[in-house]
Amino acid sequence: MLEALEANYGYLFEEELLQEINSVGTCKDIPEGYKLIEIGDYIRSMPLLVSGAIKILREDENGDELILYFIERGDTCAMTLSCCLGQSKSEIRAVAETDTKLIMIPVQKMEEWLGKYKSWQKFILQSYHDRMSELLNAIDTIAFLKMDERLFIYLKDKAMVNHNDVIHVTHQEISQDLHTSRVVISRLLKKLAINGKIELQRNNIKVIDL
Amino acid sequence: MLEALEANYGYLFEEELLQEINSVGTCKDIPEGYKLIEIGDYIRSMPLLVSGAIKILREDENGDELILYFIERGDTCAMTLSCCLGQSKSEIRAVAETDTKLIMIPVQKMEEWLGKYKSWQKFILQSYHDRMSELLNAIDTIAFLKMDERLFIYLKDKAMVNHNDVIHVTHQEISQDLHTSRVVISRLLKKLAINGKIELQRNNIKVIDL
DNA sequence: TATAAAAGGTGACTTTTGTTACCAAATACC
DNA sequence: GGTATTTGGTAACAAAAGTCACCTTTTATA
Repeated sequence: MLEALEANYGYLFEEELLQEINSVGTCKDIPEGYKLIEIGDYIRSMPLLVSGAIKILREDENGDELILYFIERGDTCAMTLSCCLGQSKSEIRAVAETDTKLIMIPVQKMEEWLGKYKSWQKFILQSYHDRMSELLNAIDTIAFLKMDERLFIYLKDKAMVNHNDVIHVTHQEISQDLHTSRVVISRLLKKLAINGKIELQRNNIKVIDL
Repeated sequence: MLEALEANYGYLFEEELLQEINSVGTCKDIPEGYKLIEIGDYIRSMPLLVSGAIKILREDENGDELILYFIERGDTCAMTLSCCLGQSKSEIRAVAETDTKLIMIPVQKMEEWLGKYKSWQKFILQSYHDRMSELLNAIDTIAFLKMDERLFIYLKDKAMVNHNDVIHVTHQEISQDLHTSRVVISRLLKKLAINGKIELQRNNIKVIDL
């Protein structure tokens, strides 16, 4: 685990903290599609991403979903942070977008380190800042853009976190992430294809304009 | 200032911290409508709300606005926090919704206290948590609700922070906050009035259903 | 292989929201 | 008092998004 830690977090944390993380953290390999956090869950440990990507979703009372953003390596989930420290329930769902490696830190340790390591404190605050920015970005997208633009941004983001310009996804899945209907997505995808921004195949979409 | 501090933050902070805030903080009286923070501003001090309310807005490249939430007494602005600590530019605009009393804390102090006072650290983290929840709430409203519901929630929120069920606002102003057009708002307000949820007068709206 | 399920293409229609234009009433200001 | 500005009411239309229905093609599975 230590190598993964050094590679992803070495530039952030001092040796002593890295050692501590190494001794109390537990490595986890998560398969694509695995639901890491459900809305309403109490969180008992905090994930540090080593590789892969996680999709963060919001849901309303009717069960309608909406993607908020993706988390990548070197990130942590500030929502989780928030829930750990506030001892409140999760307000979001987290699903592995790809196969993912995590290091899980117990809540008590992460609180302890806040007083002990300046670099940890800085990391936590930076994570809050980053996640706040992501949320604002999500708001911009939802509030100011039309569905065709949102769709294209979604496809580009998905291509990015998957390190692949061919995305394996169905129209149905997209419509759920963007909180619209399958018919609307099929319609807009066709328009994007006609404009040469994407290429469509069954279960796959190739993003051209990157 | 000390009385205001004790009344609003006494239950949160120990005596020593209250004294420190008292000695380095500066009181500010802000008139309704005053722009506290503009997008792109660098933030050099952090506000603690003593009374009144502040409206937090997002803006896109075209200058179109969107209200995110209101901040009330006992709160601070986690966005500001975020900008202070990260030394980054403000991503939001803050406008006094009512006449407002603030205590401004210099950035250096608030960083210093993070290491020195556990209660301060807790307060800062709690503020992040609260603001994150507010942002999620804003996302729910924008993404899952129709404009008529958003409008009614907006009116109720505004009545709440103004401690008055009669809101002094024009249709034009509402349409800016909700990022739509004046005609749409007039149309929906009329429907709400017909359904007995509000009463309309020129420049004033009375919220009935609270 | 037969059948069912999943994926998605498409027309027709509705609802919601946005836009333009024009009007009248209230208010501000000279 | 007279004029300009602000406020907002409303019709008519356009665009975006949502819904329904029905179809074909591909894939999974009994």
